[in-house]
Amino acid sequence: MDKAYNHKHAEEKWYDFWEKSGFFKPEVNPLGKPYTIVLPPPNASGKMHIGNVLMIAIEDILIRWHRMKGYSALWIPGSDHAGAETQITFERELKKQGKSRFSYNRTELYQAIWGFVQENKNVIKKQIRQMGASVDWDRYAFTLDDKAISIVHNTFRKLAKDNLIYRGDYMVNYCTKCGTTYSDVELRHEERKDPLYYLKYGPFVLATVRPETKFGDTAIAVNPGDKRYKDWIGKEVEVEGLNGKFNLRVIADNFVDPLFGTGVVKVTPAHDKNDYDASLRHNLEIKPVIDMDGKLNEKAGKYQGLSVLEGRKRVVADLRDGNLLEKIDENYVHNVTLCKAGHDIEPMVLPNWFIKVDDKKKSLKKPAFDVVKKGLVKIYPKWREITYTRWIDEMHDWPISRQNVWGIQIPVWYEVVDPNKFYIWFIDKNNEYRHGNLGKLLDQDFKIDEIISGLQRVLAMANVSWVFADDKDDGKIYFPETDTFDTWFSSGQWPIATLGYPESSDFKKFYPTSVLETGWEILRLWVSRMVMLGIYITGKPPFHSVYLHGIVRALDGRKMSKSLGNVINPDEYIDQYGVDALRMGLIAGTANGKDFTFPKDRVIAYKHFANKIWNMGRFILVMINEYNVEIISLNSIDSKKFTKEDKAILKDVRKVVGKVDISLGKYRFADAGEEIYQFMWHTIADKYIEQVKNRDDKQIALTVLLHVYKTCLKLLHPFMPYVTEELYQYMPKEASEPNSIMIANWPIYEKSTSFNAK
RNA sequence: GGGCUCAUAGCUCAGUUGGUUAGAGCGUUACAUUGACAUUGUAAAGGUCAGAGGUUCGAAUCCUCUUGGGCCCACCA
Repeated sequence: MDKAYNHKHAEEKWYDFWEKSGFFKPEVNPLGKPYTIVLPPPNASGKMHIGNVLMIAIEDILIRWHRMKGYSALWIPGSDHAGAETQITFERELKKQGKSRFSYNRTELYQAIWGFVQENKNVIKKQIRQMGASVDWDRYAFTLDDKAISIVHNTFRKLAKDNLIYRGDYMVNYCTKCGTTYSDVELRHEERKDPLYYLKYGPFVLATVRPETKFGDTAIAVNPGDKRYKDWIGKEVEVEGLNGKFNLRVIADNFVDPLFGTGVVKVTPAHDKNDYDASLRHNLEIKPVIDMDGKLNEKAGKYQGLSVLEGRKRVVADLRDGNLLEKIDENYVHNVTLCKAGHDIEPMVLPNWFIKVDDKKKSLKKPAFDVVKKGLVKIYPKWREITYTRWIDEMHDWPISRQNVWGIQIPVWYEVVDPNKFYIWFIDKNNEYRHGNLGKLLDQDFKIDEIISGLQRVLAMANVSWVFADDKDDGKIYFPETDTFDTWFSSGQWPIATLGYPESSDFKKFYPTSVLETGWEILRLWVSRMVMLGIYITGKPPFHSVYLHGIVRALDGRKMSKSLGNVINPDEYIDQYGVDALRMGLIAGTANGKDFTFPKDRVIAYKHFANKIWNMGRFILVMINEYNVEIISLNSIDSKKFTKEDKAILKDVRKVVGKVDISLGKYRFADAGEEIYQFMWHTIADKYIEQVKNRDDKQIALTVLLHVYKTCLKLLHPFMPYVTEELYQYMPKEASEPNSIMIANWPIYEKSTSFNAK
């Protein structure tokens, strides 16, 4: 043995050994009770981050612990295509090469991203192995595998058959730069200072940040309790506009805050969420003035073709010239909504695919709420439960279509009866990128075949009829739906997809899975959807428990982000301190699922710990050698020969086993790790080993020591697999030890079995 | 505006239903040690447990308020 522990040696050696031994597969123990975890698939858009490392460490502890205890343990690895995120990352790469997605047709773009993702997937696989994760690689899955896609398609069909799918006009968060719709949870809000313009508006003055949308105004609103405007309610007023005079009705609605601005609001249902909601209440016309590409349309008259911001400038200038601008508040601070890429979100009314989540006949959200309330799905830590239940309670219909190429295409076709109900994006035969109303495009002598062969995107109005591919009639013209599913719709079926629903033996044996372990930030995005869809498809929630770990913050205590430059790269820590130390250090920070600062000191401390137990092992071997001790079975020693130190340590180690079992059963990983650490260092090494040095009965002392030491190695194995395996292999074996590999070898003591497996 | 959460040693954090002198890692100081240990061991210093009030035989722990952080949701034209 080397004088000091070399983590690099151990890390190179043991992973293959474990994998080849077959112990990563549940088949190695077919009679054991199933214990299953589906790895939350890391995004194939890039490398793993420190949060993934924590996630893998926790899940590996759970899996190794159960495997050692005799469960048929299965941990399924995978990668997520991560639709929008990956496409944005890829397009950023393209930009560096001076290209964009418009340089490709759909198929080419999909292929190009596929290649890009393939590289990332391989890197991630390597990192998962390096972490020591005892996953079953034969069951590795990707969210765009044919199998996964077909399950997602089937679910969509089932939903459609149950009338839980509809297309509808809906106010969506549209990004005119990304060319796609985002769900609420994919957005962020940012405080920003913008000018607030006070416009003269017929008999009123009103305040707005967005004067350029005034061409889409279809009403004026005041608060019903506002005495100043009481007499105007219900009346039509004439407004002098930049494109001539027009008339608007004055409505009363509670959404208007009488204290803001002048207490009068222009209502623009097509481009504002509040106004849209009000328009439904008051039956107002919805009049879009912004196009899909973020430019003002024909309703803006002479401003047509200008971008929103240019339009705003021109409109403001003209209002000023026309003496229609009362004043400007330059210091107005408000929240704006941005997409992931940082562009302004444009609220627009567009046709979308929706899942009805609270249908009267077949509610999706009710059972998802109930299973958690009734404790059929337990959430740890418990106080996170309220986040889940509140979210489910408030959940509204789920828009599931995304305008990305990278994803699972919605398997639907539209019959082209009235071309004017289609808006089309395509590349023509001269490689020119074009888009527009299909009727107009056909008038311009583009042929259907040419359009279809260069097709980029189809937007059909909400009332166009659609069919599944099998139901297409010969001789009719169809356009495919080009939208793909929201990734959370497909990953919401991940436990089912990875286990091969409905026929496979895996599904029958391992579903529902034991625990879903992930960061709390995707509790609503992902966990809630899995519960909802899992119950809908199979009748059972996909897991018994949910364990939510906290987010690892940077060394400065802030959230890690590329822009702050405080991102922690796990590679450096693995290189310097070793996988075991990094895993253990991270675990020690996770006590109750709160966010925590990256515990660098502890990583170093556990590197020292690895070295400490290494040298304890060395000491044992040196002594055995020096005193030429024959190792016998602990049971064969007459108990009268034990000293009080022997008896005490044997009693203590049992207690430690019991405590570790109990802590792990409660997902208290830090407690369990700390217990082993303290016992090994400050009881075995500091006390027991010191007295061994002076013992005359070296054989008994060393037999006891070896037994206690190896018991601790086993306890520690789920946390620090590499160093423990290496040491275990150095140690002499007792005849009673069934396996010469740590992986199936949990210490069992009668009083230590009180733990909850599921 | 609604909700969650936190404030404990110089730093990062434990402290599980309220119960003896409040703990760990790192750091600091002193001494010892180079025949297991990139050292390690022994010991020490360091906290009015954010503040105020209350419940209790007893509060870091339960309740109320105050102050100051973090986060989530909603979002104001």
